[in-house]
Amino acid sequence: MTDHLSRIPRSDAVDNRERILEAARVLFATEGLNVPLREVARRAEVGPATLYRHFPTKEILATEAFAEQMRTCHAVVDEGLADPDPWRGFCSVIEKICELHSRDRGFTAAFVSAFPKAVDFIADRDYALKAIAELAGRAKDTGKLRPDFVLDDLILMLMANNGIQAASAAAQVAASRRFAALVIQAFRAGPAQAPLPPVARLALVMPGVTR
Amino acid sequence: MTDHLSRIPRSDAVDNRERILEAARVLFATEGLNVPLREVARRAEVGPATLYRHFPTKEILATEAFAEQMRTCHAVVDEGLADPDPWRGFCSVIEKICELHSRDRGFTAAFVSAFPKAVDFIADRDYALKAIAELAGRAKDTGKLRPDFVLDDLILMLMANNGIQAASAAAQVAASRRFAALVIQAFRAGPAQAPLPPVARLALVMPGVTR
DNA sequence: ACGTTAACGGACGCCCCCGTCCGTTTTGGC
DNA sequence: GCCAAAACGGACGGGGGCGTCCGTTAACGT
Repeated sequence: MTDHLSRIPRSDAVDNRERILEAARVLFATEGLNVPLREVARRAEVGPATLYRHFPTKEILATEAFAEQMRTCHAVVDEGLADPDPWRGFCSVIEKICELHSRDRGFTAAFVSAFPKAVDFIADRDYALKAIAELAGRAKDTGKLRPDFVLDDLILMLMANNGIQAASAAAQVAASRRFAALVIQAFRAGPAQAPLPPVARLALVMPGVTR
Repeated sequence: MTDHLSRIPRSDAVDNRERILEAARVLFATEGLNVPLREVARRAEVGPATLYRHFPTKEILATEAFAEQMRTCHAVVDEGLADPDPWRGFCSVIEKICELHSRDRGFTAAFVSAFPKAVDFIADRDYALKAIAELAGRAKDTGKLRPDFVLDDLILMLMANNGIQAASAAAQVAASRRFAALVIQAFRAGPAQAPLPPVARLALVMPGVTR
């Protein structure tokens, strides 16, 4: 029996792989997750078969393409956790996450979607969410974050932020910035605020990715 | 020259027309504006040609199908305007509009979209928006609505509300309700609130309707 | 340099949606 | 009841995305 260990990949293969990922990053960010995979292949100057060989499903491609964004996400929440003022850290996380997501239309879709297979992607996401929950807990203790805040409210805001459509990339970021400021206002604890309606079960669905 | 006045339509024609509209209402509400027109035709038990004969474009079909929702919209804002307490009226408008839009996925898309041809639809929408602006002005005067509120913030909120995805129709409404409560919190005037980032030019684009 | 073999990509068949044509059916006036 | 006109709907051709096959190309070891 021959050696079945992972062989070193050929140079053109890794080259194509990287070009595909780069193309996917750009297109997912600007057009969203619904871009035809062939368009990604075209931009990468690669045949369709090559793309499918490297990334059998759009899900796999997306998770790999968004790995960097996910790292940024982690950095943002870590930064927030490191802030001595939890509320300020919480606010900065919301602002930065909103901006991050507004710059990358596809990433939000991926972030709030239920990838059945992408185990590590989901793990990463859940780790970030856990960290935010921890930060939120501390912020509540300072009395600046409203006590009835729930982690699902953050998901709600991310989904909502994703619904915003602006005329240009710059306008998109600007709109998200204003939205984030409003959201922070909504989350701030205030005197005599009415109780919030109950939390609803949000649906993490992936748009246009059947396979 | 023969009489070119509008002739009375045939009975089966008006019947089909109504069934198509009903089917469109249901499908647009549950699936959004992207449902294939053939599916509408199927549900209406009508051939594709019949649908196209009555409603040459999806835009026309949508505007006619949403006429009722638009009337509800008007009723809601009128009700809000009638409230002696402008802020309370403003809040009720937000709550009801959010619920209305959460129940009808397609209507929001139509509402925040740029139909180039649907003159009266746009006129209706703008009338409702004007009325809300009027209401907002009064609410500002009472000091309960933050002075830097802009009408675009409402559009922003509608778009955002449209981004929310829940597990079921009921959950969708529940999520929107909570969202609306948070939004109201964000709009409420408070002591020493930070100035909002500038307004961005929002894009009213119709998803998946090229013709 | 050369042969092996991994990797490539053009091309194919499939399915779904679109908008229209035209032969057939139904309606309503006489 | 009859007939012209209005309305219907099955069927067609076009276009686009999808996933795969297979003949060709080019990288790497010797």
